[in-house]
Amino acid sequence: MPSTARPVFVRVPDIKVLPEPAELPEPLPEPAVEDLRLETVLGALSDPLRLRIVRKLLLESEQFDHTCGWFGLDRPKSSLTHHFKALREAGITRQRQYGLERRSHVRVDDLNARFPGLLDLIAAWTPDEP
Amino acid sequence: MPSTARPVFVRVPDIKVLPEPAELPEPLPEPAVEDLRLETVLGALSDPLRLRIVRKLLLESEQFDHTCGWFGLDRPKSSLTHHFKALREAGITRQRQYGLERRSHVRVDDLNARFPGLLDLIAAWTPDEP
DNA sequence: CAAGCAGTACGAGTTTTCTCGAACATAGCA
DNA sequence: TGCTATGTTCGAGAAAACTCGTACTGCTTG
Repeated sequence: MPSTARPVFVRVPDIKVLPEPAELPEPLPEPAVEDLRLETVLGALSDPLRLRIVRKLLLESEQFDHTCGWFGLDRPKSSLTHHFKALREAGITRQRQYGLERRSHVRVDDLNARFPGLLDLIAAWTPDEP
Repeated sequence: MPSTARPVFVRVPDIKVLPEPAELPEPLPEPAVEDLRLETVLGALSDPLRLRIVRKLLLESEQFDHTCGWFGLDRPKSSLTHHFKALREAGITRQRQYGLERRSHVRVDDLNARFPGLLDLIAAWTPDEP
């Protein structure tokens, strides 16, 4: 039975219509799948902060990219830029520029293809101080 | 039909009787299984030389530990000491002192217990220059 | 006992990485 | 027009890692 109350219109902040897949912004420069190197990937993952980032992306990224700020990391912005860049250049994440924001997601398929099991290890990891 | 020739006794070099399991030398200091940290392990594996060492141990170590020299690595001895120590302190290898020799093997069970799948990644890895 | 061998420990130089402030760029909004 | 929010680049200082020469230890063997 439908409600008879007058509808209330609420201003919803922050809803952005993301572009269709066809018109996604180009990814920032990144290594091709076949150029992924295990030693480089492992090196990028040997930093606890970056492990945190990747794990959070794996576990909580509901179907889309996330901005740098979404992670709630208590570090200066330039430090975050540094780490996100390290992840991208190692081939672990893909970054796209949406206007001002630069959003990241894990290259799940690529990593699973080249290093099967690796992402499971990261997902299972728990930081020292959660 | 047995040979009637006089038996020749040959000096066989380098046959050493290794101690019984019960009297294995104590392992050098290493982290306990429960103290293994993924970020540390990955850091130790982010060096191609060390990746090579671990992979060779995994693929070719027929049932026992190996000395530093067995790997045929073209580096000064002090460099090798450095890398073997890094592997041991990260918890990837166990080292035992047999007289003058210090032999290493991978802590397969420990690593599989804590980081299942990791060793497979290493075994599947191929270096840039094989 | 001297020589040779397997390997360590220390220390210095070099390179890499981390960390972060400062200055800048751009979009949205009042 | 100017403020705020997102995020970048540059550069410098600090910390860590790598590399390797030198000197040393402790067995074994002639």
